[in-house]
Amino acid sequence: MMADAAALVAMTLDAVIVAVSQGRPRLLVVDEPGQPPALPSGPLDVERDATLELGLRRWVRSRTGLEVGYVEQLYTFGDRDRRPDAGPQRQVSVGYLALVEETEPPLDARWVDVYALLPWEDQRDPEPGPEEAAIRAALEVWAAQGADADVRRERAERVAVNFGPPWDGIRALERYELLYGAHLLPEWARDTGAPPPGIDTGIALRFDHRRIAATALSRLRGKLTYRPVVFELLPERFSLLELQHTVEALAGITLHKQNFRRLVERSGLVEGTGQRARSQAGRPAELFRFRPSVQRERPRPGVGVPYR
Amino acid sequence: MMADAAALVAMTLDAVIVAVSQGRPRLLVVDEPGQPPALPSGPLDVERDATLELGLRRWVRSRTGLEVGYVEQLYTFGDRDRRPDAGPQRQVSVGYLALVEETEPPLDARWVDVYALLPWEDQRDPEPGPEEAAIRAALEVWAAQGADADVRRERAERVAVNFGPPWDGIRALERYELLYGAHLLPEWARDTGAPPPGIDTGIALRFDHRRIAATALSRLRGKLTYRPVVFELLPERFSLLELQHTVEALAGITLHKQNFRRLVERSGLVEGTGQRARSQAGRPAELFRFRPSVQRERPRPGVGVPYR
DNA sequence: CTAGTTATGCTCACTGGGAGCATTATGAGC
DNA sequence: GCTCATAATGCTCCCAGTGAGCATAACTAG
Repeated sequence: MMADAAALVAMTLDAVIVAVSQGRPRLLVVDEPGQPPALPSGPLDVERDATLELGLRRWVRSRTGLEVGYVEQLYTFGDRDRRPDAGPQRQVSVGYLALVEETEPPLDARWVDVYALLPWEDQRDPEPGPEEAAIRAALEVWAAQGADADVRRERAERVAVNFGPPWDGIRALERYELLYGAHLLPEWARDTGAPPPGIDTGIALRFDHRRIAATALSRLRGKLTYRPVVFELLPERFSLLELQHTVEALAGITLHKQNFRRLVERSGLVEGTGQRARSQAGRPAELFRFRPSVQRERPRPGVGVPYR
Repeated sequence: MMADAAALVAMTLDAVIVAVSQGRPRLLVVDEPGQPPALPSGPLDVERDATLELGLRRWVRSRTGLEVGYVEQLYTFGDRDRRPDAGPQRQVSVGYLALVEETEPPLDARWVDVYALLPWEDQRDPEPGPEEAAIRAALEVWAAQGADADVRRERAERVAVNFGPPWDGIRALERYELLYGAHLLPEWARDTGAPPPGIDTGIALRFDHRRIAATALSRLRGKLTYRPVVFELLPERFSLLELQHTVEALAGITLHKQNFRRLVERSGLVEGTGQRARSQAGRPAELFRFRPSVQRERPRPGVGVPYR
């Protein structure tokens, strides 16, 4: 029996390129006339790219001019119906997460607020906005509409688990999938020909790209807690409040200022530079820098995000 | 500019199928005459398999007779040199982790102790065995042989971080990659034509399959701590000691018995059945079963493995 | 009945994190 | 210069989770 029968498929590398600016997480999208925005996507150059990651870096550089720092493979998407435009060839996409410091809007692309795509993921404001309230209400309706009692119970459970309390930021992907399965996203209508949902559920992307973005957010939120990835998104020197705001932007929740400071300082993640930020108002903050040697001391250094 | 130029590649689905029996984690390999053991691997059927995961389930079933329960995509491997036997076509593999309850040895395949592949990952015995001692010694030598002081320091750091203390079970993949990079694995010799390492570093698999196995172990150890995946590996009813031994087998460390019991019972992960195990020696243990509704109550239920 | 073995109950100390009060250092407006 | 608003920073108190170990209960083998 052959151990290595292989299928021929068409593969692209899709990138979720994330930056944080003005307290909001943003990701890069590209526009094509007459189409929803899409994640930047490029091919593997089978001849030149020794690895998938090098392929991604190459075309991101050539296309957007960005030299991405941190890169991490997310997931490989290969559902049959993910690219309805394609022929019989299976369209497989390897999704990547890349982190960059805020920059000029790059060539042929623009930054979009992550929470314009996934509005329910921003829980920094304790009162849910009208969009989120509508989504929660629609989920209740969906749960109550199950065919029989078992289905209704199971739906209600999924809603309760994923939309909390307690809020679990890492469940971003599961929330996206729940909304898709509840037919509350325009993607569902697009993929099935059903009528569009009556409520605003954020900006949809092309193909399954919003799902890939949700995957990236989940992964990034998880990683935040046990690896020092935030610093990829910050300038070399930063105040603790800037650090906190960046973490909060990604995590989608607010944190207790004094405790955050205590945690970060005690963890050895950062060291003071002695420099002060010029202050707008209030006492000027000390500027800190990341202390890479923390990896030697603590096996899993991350900023404390109390997800649970 | 095309947003969707795609490369044609040859894709397989490789499975790390894990079970735990007699206190040892095992994974399934297939043998081909004259070759090292390999992970079971199969093609996507582009016509029939609507998703990659369904494709994996289909060929695992048809080939081994196993109906796998829990399945999770691990990583996609696409390095140019990962399949030196291949022609110009890029050979891409999507690795999956699957968990099954212990079974008869399936068709055309056999169970292999995970720690026969990755002997340094079993830290349940506080004294390192002779193999592990040799590996650690060889790593020290490698670190000391760096070209200049910076390289030596960086190597020593990587060794210290990955081989602890404190021991971090989740770094299994990083340890594998460190050993590969230190030229201590026969795979390095095979891939580069260099002479084989002089020490025993466990059973190598074909291609990059041992790397995929290490990826699976890392992922599984991580998942253990925040999702109730252990129960996929256990019979419906089990004693708390069986549960503990299963966790220890996967985590590669030993746990404090009373505290483990307290943790598991308080977490709501299990419920007593009132039944008793027939005892070999000592007081008979109560049999417990997994309580799925724990997911409603706790957002991230897992058995406590103190990795840090 | 005794020794050996495992299950189970419980205590104690320590730590990390949640919450909030208090103090210090700055800019803006007068 | 004085006062107020605004941040940064320092510190305390409390509690839940957890590491470690002692003590007791319930079996089996002889």
